[in-house]
Amino acid sequence: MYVFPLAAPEARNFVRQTSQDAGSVIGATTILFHEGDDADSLYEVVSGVFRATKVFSDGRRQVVAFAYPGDVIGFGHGDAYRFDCDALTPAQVQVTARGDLLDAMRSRPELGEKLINLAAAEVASMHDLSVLLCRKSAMERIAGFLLSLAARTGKKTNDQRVCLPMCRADIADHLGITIETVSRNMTKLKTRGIVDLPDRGCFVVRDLHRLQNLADSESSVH
Amino acid sequence: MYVFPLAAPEARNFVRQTSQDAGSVIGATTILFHEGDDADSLYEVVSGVFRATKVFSDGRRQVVAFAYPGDVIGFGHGDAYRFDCDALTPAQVQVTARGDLLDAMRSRPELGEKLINLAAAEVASMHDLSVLLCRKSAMERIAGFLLSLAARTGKKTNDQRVCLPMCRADIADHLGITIETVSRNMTKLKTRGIVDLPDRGCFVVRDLHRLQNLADSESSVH
DNA sequence: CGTCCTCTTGATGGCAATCAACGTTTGTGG
DNA sequence: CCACAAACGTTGATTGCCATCAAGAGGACG
Repeated sequence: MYVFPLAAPEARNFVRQTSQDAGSVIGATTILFHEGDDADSLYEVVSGVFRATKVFSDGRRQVVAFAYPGDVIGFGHGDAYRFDCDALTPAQVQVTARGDLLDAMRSRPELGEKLINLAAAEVASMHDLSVLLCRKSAMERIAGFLLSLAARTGKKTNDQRVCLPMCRADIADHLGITIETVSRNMTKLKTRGIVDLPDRGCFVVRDLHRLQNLADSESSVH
Repeated sequence: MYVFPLAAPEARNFVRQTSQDAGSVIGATTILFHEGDDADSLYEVVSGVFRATKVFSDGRRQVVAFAYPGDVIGFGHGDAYRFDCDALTPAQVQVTARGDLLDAMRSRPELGEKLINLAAAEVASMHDLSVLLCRKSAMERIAGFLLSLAARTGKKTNDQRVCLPMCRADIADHLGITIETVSRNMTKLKTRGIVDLPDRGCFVVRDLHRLQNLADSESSVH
C-alpha cells in the first residue's frame, strides 16, 4: 500500500523531523503524482483525503488506499511511484525530499529500525487485507470499510456523521466489487437500520454492534 | 507474507553474514514455529519447501506462503510469530538470532536501508497478490500459481518436470478457492494439453505461452 | 482385503457480475 | 430561470462462476 496508517506515530514524527516546509492548500482533484513519476518526495497528509489508484492495461482500476490526515504517502516506491495519487477534497500536505530521509537514516540508525518495524506492520496489514479481499463477502467488505472510515475519522460511537468523500466507483474499485453491489448493500444496511445515508457524501452509523458483526462474520481473525 | 522471495539477494546475504551456524537436516512435517511463539529467530531455507499457515477461529486456513530455498522466514513478525510454519519436505534451514540482526543493523546503517527497500518490495508484491486474489478467476489464479512455482524452481521452459510438494488443499487455501475447483481446473489444463500431470506431486508445463495467457488474461499489470 | 486419505467428477444452488433502465444531482449555456 | 447534458446513484432481470453437497476412483499401508 505504501501508505502508512494513522496508527504509526513513528512515521509521522520521523517525517516531521525531516520536513522542509509546511504544506500549502491544494484543491480537490489535484494530482500529487502519477505512476511512473520520479519518486523523489514523501507526502504527509495534513488535511483532506487522498486516493491512491493503480490502473491496469485493460482499463480496470484498483484503488490501493485512501489516505487521511496523518498518513504518509510515497514511502518505499523505489525510483518511481507505483500508482497515481490525487486529492478527493481540498487538502494540505507536508513534503519531505527523499534524499533527506536517507540522510537522516544514515546519521540515526535507530530510525532505520523504526522504519523497518513500520514496514513490517504495513506488510502485516497488507496480509490481512489480502485475506479480507479473498475471503469476505460483499457485505462483509462494505461493513468493514465503513467501520474503518469511522475509526479513521475518530467516530467510534453510534449516531455520528462520517464523511464519505469518495464516490461509489472508488469504493467498488477499492473493495474489488461493482458499484451496483456497493449500492445494493448500502441500501440494505439502510433498510435494516444499521446505517443512515442522509446525503451523498456522508453516512451515520446507527447500530455499531450489528455493523461489526456483519464485518466479522465468517472470517474473524483469532 | 514475511517471507522474502528468492529475488531478494540482499536478504540472503544479510542473513548469511550474521548467521551463527549451518543448518541441520530436518524431516518433512517438522514444525518450525507456531503462531504466538516468541519470534526470536530468522530462518533461511537452505533446502526443501516450507508452508506458512494462518488458522482462523472458524477453522478455515489461509496458506500465507510457500518458502523455497533462498527464502527468509520470520522477518518482521514483531515479538511473536504471526503464523504457523512447517516443512512439506525434508529440509535444511540456517538460523539467525533476532538480536544479532538488530545489532548488525546498528553497526552498519546501510543494512537498514537495504532491509527497508526489501520490505518495500515485499509490500509491493503483497499489493500485487491482493489484486490477484481479489480480481482473478480460479483459472487465472491456478495458472499464475503453477507459473510461479516453475519460475521459483528455475524451470522456465516447456517440458520440464516441476515438483509440486503441496497437496490440493494447500493450493486451495493459498489461492482462496476450494480443492474441487483446483482439481477441476488442473484437469482442464491437462485436457487442453497445457500442462501434464504425470504423478501426484509434480507437473510439466507443455505450453508455457498459453499458460501465461491464462494467468494474465483480464488483469495484466501494465 | 479393508481402511484411510487424496484426488476427481457430477449435480445443484447462491452470490455477485453483467446488462439494462430509471431517478437524482450537478453543472452549463441559452 | 429554464433546458439540457453529464455524472452519479439506485433498482431490476438475467447469467455465470464457484462453493457446496455427494459419490466414486486410485493409492498407500497395515
